[in-house]
Amino acid sequence: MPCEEQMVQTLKEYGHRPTPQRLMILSAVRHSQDHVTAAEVLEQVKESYSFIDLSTVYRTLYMLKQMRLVSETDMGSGRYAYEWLGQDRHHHLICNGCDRIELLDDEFLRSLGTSISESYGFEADMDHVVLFGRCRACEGESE
Amino acid sequence: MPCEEQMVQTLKEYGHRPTPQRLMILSAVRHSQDHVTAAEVLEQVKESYSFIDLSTVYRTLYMLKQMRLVSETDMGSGRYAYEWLGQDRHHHLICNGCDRIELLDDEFLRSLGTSISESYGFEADMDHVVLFGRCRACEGESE
DNA sequence: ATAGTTACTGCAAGTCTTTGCAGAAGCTAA
DNA sequence: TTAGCTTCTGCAAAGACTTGCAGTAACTAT
Repeated sequence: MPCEEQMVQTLKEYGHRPTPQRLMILSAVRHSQDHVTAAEVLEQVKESYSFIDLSTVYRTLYMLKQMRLVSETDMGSGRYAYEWLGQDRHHHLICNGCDRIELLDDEFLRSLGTSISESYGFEADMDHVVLFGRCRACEGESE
Repeated sequence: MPCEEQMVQTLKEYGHRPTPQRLMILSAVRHSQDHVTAAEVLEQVKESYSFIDLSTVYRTLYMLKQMRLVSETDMGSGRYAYEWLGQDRHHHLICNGCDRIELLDDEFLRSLGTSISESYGFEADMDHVVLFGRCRACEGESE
């Protein structure tokens, strides 16, 4: 499987050992369509290896986040949403009034990142950003 | 005390009851110079009323956040930082390499907010934003 | 292959924050 | 003032994530 081979390679490049647990966790996140929680990753990995522990899942997700292979995002649900970072970068606007989630184009954050880089020499990681606020509809109805 | 009177008024306007607990918590956050944690607020309130419970602190801080009187920010320490929202708006850049915290001028986020408002009709709350990334020094040294 | 070194895992316990509930406190209108 | 309604509080327990530790698995060099 070339996909797994490549992952083994990537882990090694970063000085991390490609253990079976890590490869299973990695695969679970990578092949999910949407955001997943740590508990969901655990469940999926347990199907092939029931001995896996939640702390291993969290530790691996943390590692993948440091490598910027996955994003870890607080979407206000009380648990983190993890997502594989492919080519595309997308972000979210979440309305505090109606809880609706809108997509925010990466262009907005790229230009913020550029401004900050120019002014501060700081390279901000904005792989998966969530902004809370009020959508047009909810903004209109309240007072 | 006119400061407290005003707070009682503000709470009532929002339909919240101005209980002693709330006023003490409010005062503790308001008169702190810097960010405070929930545990710190608890300690301070306990000096005058030792019966107060942490859950009341959290519930009140949540309420104040909804009213946009305080900000609740994840600065990567494992516990939330709370801060009174006065006139000024300031933000932070936190380096993942050296953990240094830099100030980010509100101008950058105001202009992002304006763009988003124009394009999406979404009013993002960006009262106290933290961006993680790498400062110039750390960006230079790593490969 | 094998021994030695280092990193990783599962387990258990810990921290921080949230939630359900019953009793207490604040408000409203008589 | 008081009765009745509603909201709020403290307590206890739960939920989400993190951390310390001892044993295990992966790598390195022989």
